[in-house]
Amino acid sequence: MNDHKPLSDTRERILDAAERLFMESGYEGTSMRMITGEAEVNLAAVNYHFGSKEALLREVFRRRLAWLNRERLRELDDLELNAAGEPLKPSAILEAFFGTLLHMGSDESLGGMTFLRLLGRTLTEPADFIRTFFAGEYAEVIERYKRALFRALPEVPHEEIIWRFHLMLGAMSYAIAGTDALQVVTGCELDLDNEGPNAAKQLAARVMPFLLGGLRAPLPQFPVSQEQQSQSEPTKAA
Amino acid sequence: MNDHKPLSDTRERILDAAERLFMESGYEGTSMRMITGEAEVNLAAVNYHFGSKEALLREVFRRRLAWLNRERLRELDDLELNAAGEPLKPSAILEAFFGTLLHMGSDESLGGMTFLRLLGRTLTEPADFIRTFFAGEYAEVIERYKRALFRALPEVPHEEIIWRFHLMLGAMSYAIAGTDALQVVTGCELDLDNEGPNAAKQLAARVMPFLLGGLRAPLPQFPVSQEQQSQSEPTKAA
DNA sequence: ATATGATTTAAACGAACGTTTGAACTATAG
DNA sequence: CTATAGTTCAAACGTTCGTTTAAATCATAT
Repeated sequence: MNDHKPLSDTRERILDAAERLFMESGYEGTSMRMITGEAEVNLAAVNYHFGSKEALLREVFRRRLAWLNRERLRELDDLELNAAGEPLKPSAILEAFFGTLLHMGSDESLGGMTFLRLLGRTLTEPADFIRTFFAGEYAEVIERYKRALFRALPEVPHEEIIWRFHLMLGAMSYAIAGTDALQVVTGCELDLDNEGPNAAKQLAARVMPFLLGGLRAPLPQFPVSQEQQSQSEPTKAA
Repeated sequence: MNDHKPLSDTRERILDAAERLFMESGYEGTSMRMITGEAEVNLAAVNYHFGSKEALLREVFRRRLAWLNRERLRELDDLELNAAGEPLKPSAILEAFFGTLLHMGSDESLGGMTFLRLLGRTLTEPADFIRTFFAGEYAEVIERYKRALFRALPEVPHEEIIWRFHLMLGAMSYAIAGTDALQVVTGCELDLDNEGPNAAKQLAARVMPFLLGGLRAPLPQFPVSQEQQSQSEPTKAA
């Protein structure tokens, strides 16, 4: 039967077009006719190959997140293996988690900046099925990295670590997604020099110090949790 | 002629309903029929009172941002007056910029958490008219605060400050918008204790140290700009 | 060559969208 | 009371949406 097929490049054409358009106009703002038009395939092709628009979006992400999350787990495994039971340095954990992400921006075969920006923007999409999907895709990776951070920052309350993880994700998403979204707000010429592969490297150099600074910031003194800590450097990472 | 009218509470009902629904489902994901249904007004009322759906969204924001940006400018004026020409402390600048924002979350008459979350989510909406609108609304405030940060951190390249301003906005947006969006990703029970007024206070205590830590983080050593600086605390703010 | 399953195609489906219309209702002013 | 401007209302407008259908086309294997 069907064996040495070219894997019907119709599928890939649709996924590429959808990736770009979802990034540019969002899920609800992108119609099937826009997608099939850009992909130069028949309107019915999406439903034939993927079943529905929702399933198409899921596949757009699955094709990229499969690599991303596998790589994230692999790098964390490596770190923990080399640490021989010792807690990891926070900077190493962030490097593994966000470095893999930013690496995708440099590699066009992994989606490049287009996928990075799509990912950043989609995390705030309110549609239920999107949030449910992401929860499932991310569950294992988040759990592993959360635990690594708990061990790396033993004197920081778990709740505080989760919050800061959350905040780091937000900052990174904006840095990625907002290449032109918020620059209009900051009214500036900053922007990544070009869309090329070193755009992601610049991004990393810009963002990683910020994230580390936030993660290692003094804890809030606040009637919110049992322990509190007023020295200005609660952790020793990096 | 028309003078002592009750200002037709139809308008306010529509604005309130739209605020909540845009927050919950996004702009494209919210239909006029959902809005007029929730507001219990006739379908045509939106076009009658506001002209179009786009104009409605603009009015939803204008009604809140008018207060926010006026207050932000006022607080910055106060700070600069009291500083008598000296540069401000970065922490004071952030407190003025983000403190006013978070204050809205505590005050139901300013929109409360609903508007805060709407604002956080809408900054990533890709629709052109939305980005254009925000650019106009924010231009003056951003310009003033940018300049204050330049003066407060004289040894940090302007480009780097803009980037970190951007990153702080992103982190804050997520912290606000993601109350249930990303918690599903972090799979956690953190969340704000309640939707009440102290939710915003908790948020502030959580987020402000993170932002300050990020803003004051060591600069990246990187072939990107003329000066570079490898000491671990490039600024003295606090 | 022909049969078979996979894919593509043009056309249409009903539903929902934002918007418009013109009549009905309300309330103030002369 | 009548006139008038402001507001609400049910109904319909034309368009676009995601999806489905059934025939046409392509590719492979016997």
